[in-house]
Amino acid sequence: MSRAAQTDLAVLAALSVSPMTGYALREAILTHLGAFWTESFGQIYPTLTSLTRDGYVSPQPGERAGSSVYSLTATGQERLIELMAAPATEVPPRNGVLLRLFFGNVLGATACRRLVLQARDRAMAQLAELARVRAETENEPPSVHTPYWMITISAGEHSARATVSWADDALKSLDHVPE
Amino acid sequence: MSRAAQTDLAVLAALSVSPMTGYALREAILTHLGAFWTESFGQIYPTLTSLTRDGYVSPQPGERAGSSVYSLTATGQERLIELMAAPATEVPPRNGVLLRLFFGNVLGATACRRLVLQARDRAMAQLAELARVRAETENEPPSVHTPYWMITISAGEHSARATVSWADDALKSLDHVPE
DNA sequence: CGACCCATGTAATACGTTACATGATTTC
DNA sequence: GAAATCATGTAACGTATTACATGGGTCG
Repeated sequence: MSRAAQTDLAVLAALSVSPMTGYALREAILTHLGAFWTESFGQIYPTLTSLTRDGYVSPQPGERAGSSVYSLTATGQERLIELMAAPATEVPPRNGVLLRLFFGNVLGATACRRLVLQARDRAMAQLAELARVRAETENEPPSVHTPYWMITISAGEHSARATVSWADDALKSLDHVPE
Repeated sequence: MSRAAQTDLAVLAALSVSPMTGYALREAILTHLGAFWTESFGQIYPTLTSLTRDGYVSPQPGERAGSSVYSLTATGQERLIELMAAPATEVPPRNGVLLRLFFGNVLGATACRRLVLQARDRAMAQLAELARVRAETENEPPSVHTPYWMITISAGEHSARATVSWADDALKSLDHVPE
C-alpha cells in the first residue's frame, strides 16, 4: 500500500461516518484523529479531486456558495473496505527526544532531566485531554463507533501512562549520573 | 529546527562516538537507533557532503580504496551541541493500526481482533529484542554512554509493555462487540 | 572465480507542509 | 462594517525513499 493510498483511506473512512466539505474533513481529522493521524489542506483537496475523478466520492453543492459536500459512492465504500484490509504502512520513527537522550553525554545530565520532564508534562497533558474525550464519548448515545473509539482512547491512555512511568524511572537514574 | 538539521544532528551525534564511513554510519544508526530513528543512504551521503563543505566533519582516506572515514571537527562538535540544545521536531503521527481501529465497524470485530493481536505480537518481539540489547549493554564495560543507553532501552520497554496491556484490554472489549 | 559484503553516489519519484491568494458568510 | 470563520485551491519548497549504477575487497 503506497503512502498516498493512506490519505485516500483516511478521507474515505471519515466520509463514511458522514458526508462533509474538505474544510470540515480537515477539522474532523484534526479533532478526532489528531492523536494518531494528520492531514493538511495541501493533501486533502487534491485527494478529494482524485477520489472524485475515480468515482469513489461525489460532490454535491453545499449550503454556502462554491462549497461542496462530499459523500461516499458505492464503489467508494468498496474501495474503503479494500484499503482497510490492506496492511498498514508505518512511518519511519524519528523520536528527537530519544535521539538526544541516547547521546545524552553531549548535553549533560541536567539538560537531559529537563528533556525528560518536558516529555512527562506532555504525557500528563495528554492524559487530561484523553479523560475529557473519554467522558464526552461515554456521555453520548452509544453507536456502532463507540466501542472502537474507546479502544483508540485506551491506546492513548496506555501510551501516555507508559511515558510518565518511564520518565519517573529515567529521572531517578539521571540523579546518579555525574554532570 | 528544520527537518534537514535533524539528519545533520543524527550524523554528527553518531560520529561523536567514533569516526566511521557513510556505510558504517548507516549500519550504526540502523542497529543502535533503529527503534526510534532512521536514515537512508539517500540522506546520509548528501548530508556528509554538505557537512564536509561546512567544515563540521572531515573525511580521511579509509582502509579500502575510495572509502572515507569521517570524523567531527572542532566546529562540528560545537554545531552538535547547538543542534542538541534545539527543540526536537516531532514527525506528524500516522498510526495505521489506530486509524483502522477507529473506523473498526467497517472491518468488523474479527478483523480488528486480528489487527490487535498482530500489534501485540510485534510488541512481544520488541520486548525480546530489548532484553537481548539490555543484557548486551549491561555486560559491556561501563562508559559515559551506558546510563543514557539504558534510558532509551527503558523507553522501548515501557512502550512495548503498554502496547501489550492495551492489546489485552482491547481484545477483552472486542469480545463484547457484535460482528 | 563466483558470491557476498563494503562502499559511494545519483536520479526519479513521491510525500507532505506551508504559505499564499481568493472570496463568501456569519457574528458582533 | 470589521473581524472571525468557513471554504477552496495551488505553487513553492523541502524532505525522504527507492532503485539503480558502479566497483573494490574478501572468502570459500
